[in-house]
Amino acid sequence: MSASAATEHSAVAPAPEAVFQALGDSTRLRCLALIVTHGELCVCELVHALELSQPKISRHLKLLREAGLVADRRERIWVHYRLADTLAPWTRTTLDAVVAEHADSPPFADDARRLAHMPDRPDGRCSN
Amino acid sequence: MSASAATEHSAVAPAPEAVFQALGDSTRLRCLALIVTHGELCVCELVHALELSQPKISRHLKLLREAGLVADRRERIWVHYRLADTLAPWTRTTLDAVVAEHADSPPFADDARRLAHMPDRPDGRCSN
DNA sequence: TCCGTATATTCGAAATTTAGAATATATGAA
DNA sequence: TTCATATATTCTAAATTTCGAATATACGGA
Repeated sequence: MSASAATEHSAVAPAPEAVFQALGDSTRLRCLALIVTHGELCVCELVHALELSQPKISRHLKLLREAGLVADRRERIWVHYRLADTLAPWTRTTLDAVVAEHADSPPFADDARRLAHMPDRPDGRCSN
Repeated sequence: MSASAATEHSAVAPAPEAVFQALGDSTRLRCLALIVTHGELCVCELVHALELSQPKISRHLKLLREAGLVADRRERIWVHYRLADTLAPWTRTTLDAVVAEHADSPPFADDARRLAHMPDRPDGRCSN
């Protein structure tokens, strides 16, 4: 069975405190920041950019999915994560605001730099 | 010693995930929502509106203060809590957005209603 | 001073979260 | 089928959070 088969839309919108709780972890927020600025990313790109173990990234992505923040899509061997298309407006506003204000500071800037320099990225995304 | 004497400005801006973690609790988010919509409120008003124990409210307000989200001010026997005047712009944006989208739904709407009907509010705030 | 109201803190237990290590599953190539 | 890569899950222990109950402190009035 796939990561979540059809995680697409969670039944109901999660309570705002549940969303905030999902955002209240460094690993999850760093993943989301990259996804906000780069669009769809696969697990191995996040592992490379954040320099964390694959099981750790995978576990946190699952929590983001369960909080309704991201959706996943399998393509060949890769699983791509993107922002959920059912995000409440205030959630999108929040993500955009926090990313705009922090993308150039650590650890977010370093994550973006490492992603940009990742060799052999899937899907023909190149590092130039 | 007072609640926090001069909590005014925390030394440095808290990391965004620390702010989100502070927002990731129902009691704290409900307190903040009332403060956003009503301005300064004292502990007893929050206790009345949320129908929770005073120690519980007090404990959560302390966490909000330590996260840099609120500041307190003692006036006579009351301690008034307000939004910190050092809020990062993205934080203010987030609070406004989530409140705008949820103020009319439970549990936030009920909290506001109970606050409006509270008898003998301090500082001459009346319930009409 | 003594008392009542408002607020804060301390304590220990329960619940939740997080992590690393090991393992399982999925996909595609040989 | 066998192997290699990508991803997910399980397990158990450690760390953190939350709570209720009890208590402490601050302030103002009598």
